[in-house]
Amino acid sequence: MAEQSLETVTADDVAILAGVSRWTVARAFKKDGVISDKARAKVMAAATELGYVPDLLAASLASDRSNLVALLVDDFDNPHKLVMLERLTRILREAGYGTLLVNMLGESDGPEALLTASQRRVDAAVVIGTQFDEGIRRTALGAKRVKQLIIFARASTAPGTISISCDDVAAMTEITRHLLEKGFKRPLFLAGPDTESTRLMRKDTFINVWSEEGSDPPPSVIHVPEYSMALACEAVTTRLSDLPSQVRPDVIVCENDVLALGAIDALRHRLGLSVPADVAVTGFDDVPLAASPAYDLTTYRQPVTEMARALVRVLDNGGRDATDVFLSGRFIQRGSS
Amino acid sequence: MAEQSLETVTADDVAILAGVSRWTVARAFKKDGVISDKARAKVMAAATELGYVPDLLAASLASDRSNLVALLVDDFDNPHKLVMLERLTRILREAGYGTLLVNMLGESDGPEALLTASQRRVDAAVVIGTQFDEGIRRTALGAKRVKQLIIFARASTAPGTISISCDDVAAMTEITRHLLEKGFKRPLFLAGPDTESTRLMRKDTFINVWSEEGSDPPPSVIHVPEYSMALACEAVTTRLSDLPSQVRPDVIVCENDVLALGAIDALRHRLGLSVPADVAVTGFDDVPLAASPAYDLTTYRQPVTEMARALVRVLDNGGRDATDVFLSGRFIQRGSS
DNA sequence: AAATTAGTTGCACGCGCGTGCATTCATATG
DNA sequence: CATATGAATGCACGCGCGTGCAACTAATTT
Repeated sequence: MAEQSLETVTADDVAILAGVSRWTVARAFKKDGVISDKARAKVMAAATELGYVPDLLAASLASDRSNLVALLVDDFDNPHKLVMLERLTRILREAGYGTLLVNMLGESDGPEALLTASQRRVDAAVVIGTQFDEGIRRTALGAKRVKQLIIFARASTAPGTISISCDDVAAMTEITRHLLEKGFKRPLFLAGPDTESTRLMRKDTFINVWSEEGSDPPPSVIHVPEYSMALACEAVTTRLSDLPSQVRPDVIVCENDVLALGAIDALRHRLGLSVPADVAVTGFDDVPLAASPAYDLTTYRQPVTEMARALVRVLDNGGRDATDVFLSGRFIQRGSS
Repeated sequence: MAEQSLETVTADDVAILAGVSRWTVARAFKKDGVISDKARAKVMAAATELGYVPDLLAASLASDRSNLVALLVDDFDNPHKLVMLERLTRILREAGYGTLLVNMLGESDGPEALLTASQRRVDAAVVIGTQFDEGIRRTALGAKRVKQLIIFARASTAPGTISISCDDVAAMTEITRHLLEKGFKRPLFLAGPDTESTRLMRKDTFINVWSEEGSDPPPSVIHVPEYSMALACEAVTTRLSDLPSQVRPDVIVCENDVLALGAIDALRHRLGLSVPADVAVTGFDDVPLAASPAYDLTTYRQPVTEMARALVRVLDNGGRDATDVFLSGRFIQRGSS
């Protein structure tokens, strides 16, 4: 592989060296391109010698696909985002897609962020595990260059979108039954923001299953305005302090791991209680920290890999006849319950 | 703003509606374009009506800038990566750059990942806080489409690259002096992989400062093969178990927070020791978890925002006369030391 | 052996916009 | 009022590749 000049190498250069036309070069680089083995070999040899790599930018301009996906993220405080980003970037890259990471800065930045992405002709915009904003949907439908709007790790029935998520109902049912079996009596559900759009079914499922299959009083619920460990810690501290142990919850069921970790911190470090002896805790997501000896959190692992694969299928289909996807994960019992 | 057909709106459409030429439209969208206020107003009105947004893809093809930056990440286990991603995506986006997130899958995937990025004509490839691979550098210099290779959050003297990082020497000096003042006697330094390339100066600095300004025996050091809480936990457990308290380290100085959190877990949950009473711990990075009551970790906050801004400056300069950047962060004393 | 067919290859045109220069217009000067 | 000056605007050409069809070659059929 000879060192080339700093001129960019185009398909034309390869074509000349290989003694074929430029279009034959393009075919050689298409997986299912119709081309003879001989020609492909010649092209590949020439390409290697020149260090040629197809320019995806020019390809995107010429065709109506960019093989680029925008990942829209608005909450970088949740370590589970990192898990999803790892999985998505890996699996999308393996499938030939590039990933544009877009930070949805503030509250109402969704539409703006989406426009940013659309300027690069992304094949799809994927909103990752976030409260779904109606403004985003309208912008997406308005902007012609956003071909698909996909909600990842969040169920959504918004028209014009496809959601790929964990089956929250099945998952939370499993958690609830586990707690009922263990004999807990006074659960407290710790939830995130109480919004209308794209809600998680976790809270409702817990309440339903507990009420139907469980005993006595209906579960009580507290909401925190953000999925933050600090806020969860504070909320739990406030709620439980000065509460006589007879009426104190014996288990805190959390909408996700971040809340659960905050709850555990509150119990141990603010209230001087022990987990799970005094109060048990369960989470949702299975963030890496949940497995650490410090927290040892019972949780439910979202099937992130399978969800990413499902996303690839939707993308490969170009959005034709795509339907919402629900996948089951795995209940992970650890020491916190 | 009337609903348009699904045809893509181009600058031509806007030009016709505004009664100007296509190039005037382009000028209106350039911040410093020479254009009369009147024309710009007309263009903007027409653009708004049609819902026109410039196509950055076509712009990239036509010019030699894409305003796209590749972020190469290989270790998604460190929560500090999430902090850096948040800051980088935000600040780069504010400065008009898009960010392509590329997962460097395995060991020797660097060059391949870089090629992937180069196919999209990125203005720069930014390697984020990772062991710097020589293969990446050679590929970058070989691939003409990668105009700049930037090492972020890691010092590097590799030729042809620019590094933007925290001033590790100043930072670790500050940590060390703090520990000396506090009167610690038997430090243990917990480090990550012991490689040659792009190393952190933290370990060497600690050893130097401690040896010069401190007393008695030189600090001992252990390396773990990866920056992982679990491995750190294991390593510390192995090292300290069955060690009589007279010779036990009184402080564990860690190369970063991930190691420090693992060390704390080991001390508390494996060895039954208390932090900081029995053994103190310090970290580096100031990941969000370091502030939680569970860990309350003394650490050093990297100036991530300033580093991101420095990156923007380098990018805006197109790499001309750019030199390595070192920035100071802030020592954060908490309860673990 | 001529005609048919499948397998390959070549090519005109366009994707949407930037660059650099030529041209036109508005304003200031003598 | 004519000219000089700078500000605004218009335009030919190209960026690198994909699409869809036409042309060509080799293998198959009757």
